[in-house]
This record gives sequence, C-alpha cells and structure tokens, in this order.
Amino acid sequence: MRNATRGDAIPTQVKDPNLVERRRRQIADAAARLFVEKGFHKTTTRQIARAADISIGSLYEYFTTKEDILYIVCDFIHTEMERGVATAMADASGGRDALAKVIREYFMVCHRMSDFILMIYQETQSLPRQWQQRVLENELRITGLLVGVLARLSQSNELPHLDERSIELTAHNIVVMGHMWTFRRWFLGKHYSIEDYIALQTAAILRMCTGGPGN
Amino acid sequence: MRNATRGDAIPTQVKDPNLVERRRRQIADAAARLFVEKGFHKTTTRQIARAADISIGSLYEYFTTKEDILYIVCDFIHTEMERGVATAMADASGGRDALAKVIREYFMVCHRMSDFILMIYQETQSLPRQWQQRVLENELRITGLLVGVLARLSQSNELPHLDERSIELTAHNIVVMGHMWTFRRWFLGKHYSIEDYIALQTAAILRMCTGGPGN
DNA sequence: ATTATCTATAGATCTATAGATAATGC
DNA sequence: ATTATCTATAGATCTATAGATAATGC
Repeated sequence: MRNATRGDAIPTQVKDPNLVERRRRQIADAAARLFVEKGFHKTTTRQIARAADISIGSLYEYFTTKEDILYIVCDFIHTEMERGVATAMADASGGRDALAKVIREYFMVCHRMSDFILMIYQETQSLPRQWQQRVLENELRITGLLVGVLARLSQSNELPHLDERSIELTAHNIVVMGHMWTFRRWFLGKHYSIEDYIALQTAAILRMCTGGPGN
Repeated sequence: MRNATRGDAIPTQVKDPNLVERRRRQIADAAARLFVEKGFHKTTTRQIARAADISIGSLYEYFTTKEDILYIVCDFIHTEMERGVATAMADASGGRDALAKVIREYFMVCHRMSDFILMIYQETQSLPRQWQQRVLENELRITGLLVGVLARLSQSNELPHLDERSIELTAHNIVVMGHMWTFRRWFLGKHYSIEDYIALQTAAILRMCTGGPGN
C-alpha cells in the first residue's frame, strides 16, 4: 500500500514521524473539504490552516507548497477508493452474480466518494507534472482491479469469453460509469436514485459482456 | 442556435456589434489555447490580451471579468461540438448501420475537440453558478441529440425496443464514452488508435443495445 | 537546548480601472 | 465629437518565510 508519507515523500521540518502523519491527515481533511467546496485555486493556504486549526506558519512546517497539500489529498482519496473497491471484490468474489455484486459495491463507493472523485477530475491539472503522473497511476491501479475480476470470470466461464482488449476496455467503461454518476449527478440525480442507476447500468454492462450480434 | 452574444449577453463598452463579435472571437480563440495549455487560473488576463494581440485595457472593453472570457470560450466550444454532432446525425440518418455511423462521427468530433472537452471538464467549476448552469444545459442538449437517434431507431425497429430510461441512459453512456477518450487518453492513446477505440466501443454499445440475457 | 508552533510581513503577483491618446465619421 | 484603444497603476490579494515564543524531554 503506497502512501504519500512513504517513498519519495514530501519534505518536512518536523522530526517526529507520528506527529507528521497526524498533522498531515488533519490538514488534508480540512483541505479536502475546502477544495470540494470552492476548488483548489479559490482556497487559500490561510483558510486551510484555519480549518485545520493550526497557524499558517505551522502548516508550512508540514508542506513546502500548496500543491503538496493537493497531492496528499488526492492520494488519501485514492487510497480510500482502492480500499473500498478491494473490499467490494473480496466480499463479492464467490457466487454466480459475482460481476453484478462487484459493480454494485464499486458504484456505491463512487456514490459515497462522489464529491472527492469530482474534485480529482477538476484539479489533477493543478498538480506538478510528476504528481499528475502518480494520480493517473492510482487511477489505473483501480481499473486494474476490475480487469482482474473480468478476466477471472471470463476464464471460469461465468462470462462468455472476451478477448483481452475487450476486457480491458470494459473495465475502463465500468470505472468511468461509476465516475459518471459523480460528474453527471446534476442531471442523473434528478431522474434516477442510486439504486435505479445501479440496476440500469448493471443490466447494460451485462448485456455488453454477453456477446450479442455486435460481436 | 443560441450564442453568448445573444440573449442575456455579456455587457460591453463598445457600440459596434460586428466589432464586438470579431474581437470576442479573437480573444476567445487566444484564451482557449492558453486555458488548454495552462488552465484557467494560471492564465493571466495580460497573457490573454497579449496572445489576442490587443492591450489589457481593450480586453476589458469587451468583457467585464475574467470569468466572462471562460464562459464565452465554453460556449464557442459547445456550439462547435453541437454543430459537429448535428452534421454527423444528418450524414448518418439513413441506412441500417445508422447507429454505428453516428457513433463514429460523434467519437471523431470528440477526438478532434479532445483538448477543449477536457478543459471544460476541468474548468466548469471556475464559472459563476449561473453560467455553470448554462454549460450543463449545453451538455444536455448534445446528449438529447443522441436520445433522439436512439428513440427513432428503437421505434422503427432498427434496434430492439428499449424503454425510455434505458434509451436515455444509453445516450449518456455514449456521450461519456466519447469524453472518456479525452480524459483517459493518457492511457488509451498508448494502447489503442482512435480507430481501434471506435471499433471496440461501437461493438460494445451495439451489444448493450441489443437486449441480451441481462434484460 | 531541542522541537514545535506562532505572529507578523516581505515580496510577488494579478485583476480591473482611470485617464490619456489615437482613429473614425459627420 | 464620438468611438475605440492604449499606458500606467491602484488596490487587493496570496504564498511562503523570518524571527520570536511556547512546549517538551533529558
């Protein structure tokens, strides 16, 4: 499990690693709320400090730039997403409606994390290039989990056989359909409940997976 | 055809409407390029003025705020998109593979406008609430065109009968699959050509439309 | 005496406008 | 004499840091 505090980490002036972890979490939580509400650029570092209940000076002991804060926020969100998706897959690993169950759980994760997913779509571009890269890798890893599920079901004949590329693209389609609930919610939410949405999209995906005349 | 220069338009100090139209186009073209390249917030009004080859003072004769410029850029992009989609639909109105043809044309429009579509995803939130609304209406109108196609084909039995909601949601799915080519291009572009993408996604959509066991 | 935190502000922007100048048309 | 354009800058930020103060642990 990668995490922004490991690996090529963000530098800090503070020695105690536990404290660093705690404060960064505290700052990131506050920042995430503000970024969702007003966007990254309209949120000031002072507002973040205030919302996290520390001084602006202290904040800059834990991060060196405002972009650092955005990156760690994105990373926390992806870690949370991945945890949710992995759990969903474990829960739904057996049984014949395995795919339907995974889809349901995944869509529920998207539903729960709606605001944050949307924020990532909007603000990834504000990150330094190196960290954009990382965010995209996180995105891809989540898609990879779904590729795994589809490949497994396809091999065990619980789904009709699909070639590798179709499987890959289907995984992307499912992931993006989850995101779609977040970025078209302004419309979909008025006409469909999350349950409607899951039911209809699951049916559509299953039709898509079971080779019809189009394939 | 709605247009930002009609209706409840953006105020200007300049009397000559032709000049206003010309200058705004000139400013919007320059701004669109910069917004794609660096994002809205990292582009300054001075840079826009410079790129449009007028002074900063003149720029503010044609717009009252920086957000105005973003709005008009989004509006031009949507007008262009809608024109593309409408043309596609006219070209592909007859014949048996009507849906496949429309999908191809629509995806090609997305391919062509890739950078701009991505920019709209990222920057819509930077608009004042009233104009966000308008951008979403534009988005919905484009989706509506596809709903029309699907409904027509469904009624004339060129597609199996699908209920209204499935048609609506399928239209959204197709629209978003076009957008997906723009916002996952960092991955998809490495593994699929636009032709691969169209072929595979068209097959998937057709399977989705032809009621399989999932429905 | 070391580590963490705070206050106060330097320095660097950036948007939007005021007032001066140039171009146009009667 | 009206309309369009320009230059120069006021006024309002905002990030990031320097230097002072408080808290902690030996």
